[in-house]
Amino acid sequence: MTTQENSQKPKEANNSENTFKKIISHAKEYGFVFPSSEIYDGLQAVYDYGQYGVELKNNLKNLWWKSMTQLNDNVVGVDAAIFMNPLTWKASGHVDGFNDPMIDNKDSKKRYRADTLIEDYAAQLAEKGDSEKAAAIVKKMNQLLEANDLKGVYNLIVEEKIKCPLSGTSNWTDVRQFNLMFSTQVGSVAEDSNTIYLRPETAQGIFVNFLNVQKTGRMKIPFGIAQIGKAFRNEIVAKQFIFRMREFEQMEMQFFVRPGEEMKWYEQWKETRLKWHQSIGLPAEKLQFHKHEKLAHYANAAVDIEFAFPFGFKEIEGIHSRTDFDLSNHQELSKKKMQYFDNELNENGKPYGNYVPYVVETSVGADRLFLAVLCHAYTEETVGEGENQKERIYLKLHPALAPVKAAIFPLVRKDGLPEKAQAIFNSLKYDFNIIYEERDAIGKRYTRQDLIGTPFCIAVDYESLENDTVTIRYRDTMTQERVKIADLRSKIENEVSLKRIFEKLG
RNA sequence: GCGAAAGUAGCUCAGCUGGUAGAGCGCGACCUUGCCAAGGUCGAGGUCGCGGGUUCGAACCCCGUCUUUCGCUCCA
Repeated sequence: MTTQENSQKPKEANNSENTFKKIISHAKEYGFVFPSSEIYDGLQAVYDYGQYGVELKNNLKNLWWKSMTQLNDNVVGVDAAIFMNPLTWKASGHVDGFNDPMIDNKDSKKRYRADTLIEDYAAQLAEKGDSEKAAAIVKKMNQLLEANDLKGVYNLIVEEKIKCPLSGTSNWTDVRQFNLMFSTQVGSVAEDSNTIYLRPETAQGIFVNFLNVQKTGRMKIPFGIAQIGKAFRNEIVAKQFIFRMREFEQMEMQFFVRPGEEMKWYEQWKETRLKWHQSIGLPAEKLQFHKHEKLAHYANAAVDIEFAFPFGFKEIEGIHSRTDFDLSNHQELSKKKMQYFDNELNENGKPYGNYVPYVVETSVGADRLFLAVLCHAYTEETVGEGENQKERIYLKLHPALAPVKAAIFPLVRKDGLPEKAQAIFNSLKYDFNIIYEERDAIGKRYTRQDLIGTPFCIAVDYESLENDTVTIRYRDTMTQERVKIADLRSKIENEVSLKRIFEKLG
């Protein structure tokens, strides 16, 4: 019956889509990711991490944090607040540039930014020689936008009979503002409240602390500031599970360099970061660079590291050369000097002196990285032959990332085996996140651990009572090895330590 | 926001032309067993996404709504 169903589907096209669906179900069924507030039907594009998901995510964050701050003696961390003085977002360009008036054409179902629609129209007029009128239109539009008069913008479009380039009609919806920043109020009384924003990126928390960190840490350029934290964007469409969420977590590092040397560091961080993703087990063929042709307002070079998700190659990390855009703007608006005095001598034997540093940013989406790791770890394979053949599903996670490092099972629930197993559990639980389980057949217990990616299962059998040995069963190969109980700790430690990963970065 | 599809037990799904809910797996307890989702007994769990309408009667028909997935649009 199932084969019939399968053969009816155009399987090539649906294959990866089905895989993705299976991964999403798996994530929910085994305690990795749940829809937020699910008992109330959830909330669009908001998700919670469950008991195993939070362990995996914490392991990823911890690994990233240590890779940045511990392996680089010139990178330190901060943890800035989500709320920031609203002027921050003025300086960063988010208040103006993150705030788009949109309009839809009802016939073509196409959505446009109202301002670009008008500007394009004006450009056409100018081409036809009516540059005077074109300038007037643009001027009027800017006045209306300045006054936040959306109705006026709509009227302008209607008066000028601007048509949709696709459908050729003027059947427009109202002009609506899509503010991509979430706002809220500070102050308990509405009248004296001030609008503040949930940060749309964590980077600004680093920039505003540039001087604090540089001075108190006596940091010398080049140096970096790392941060892990939540950011919020009111995306028009959020989708693809935890890939694009309105609330998400970033792992960012801003690296401050001497102006003119930014491309050197940009290239270096590109390579370092690609290597990092490979070191945690993402294969080279599933990773690629994607260079931005259209650059953001702050950048002079930008590249994404993309991962081959079931729904295609998509960004998991961005590396941007942000120039001195942010620091200079903060300097201008705050009237505080965002400068660094560089004592090192240049080729003329003179100190480089005062300057606003340039910035190279590496910014990982923690949730996207989590999803990439989960997608890659999800493994379906057929084991056994003939009648014993069956499908097996497990998460092939790097042991250092696995939520649970080991599970301890007594082979049977009698004859003193549980007591022996519990003693082992108690001796290891301070060092590793481990599980003890005695219920159900041992095969079922192995399978349950496979499903959450536990790399090692330790079985206590009758031989254990005689000679203090146990078997370790390896998740990926399902093979077993007999080891001394006394050697367990060092054996597990050796496999699950972050060191295994750091060595690859060496 | 637009278009398409879907929503029945924890999961996967069945449920005829409307007659008021089922299976498998899973879950819990106990017995038997003991190395890869074992067997037995008992048990918990669903106002069929939600709200209206049609009808003597709605999981099923109609309308609305919410959520999810896919495709557009958007992603500084």
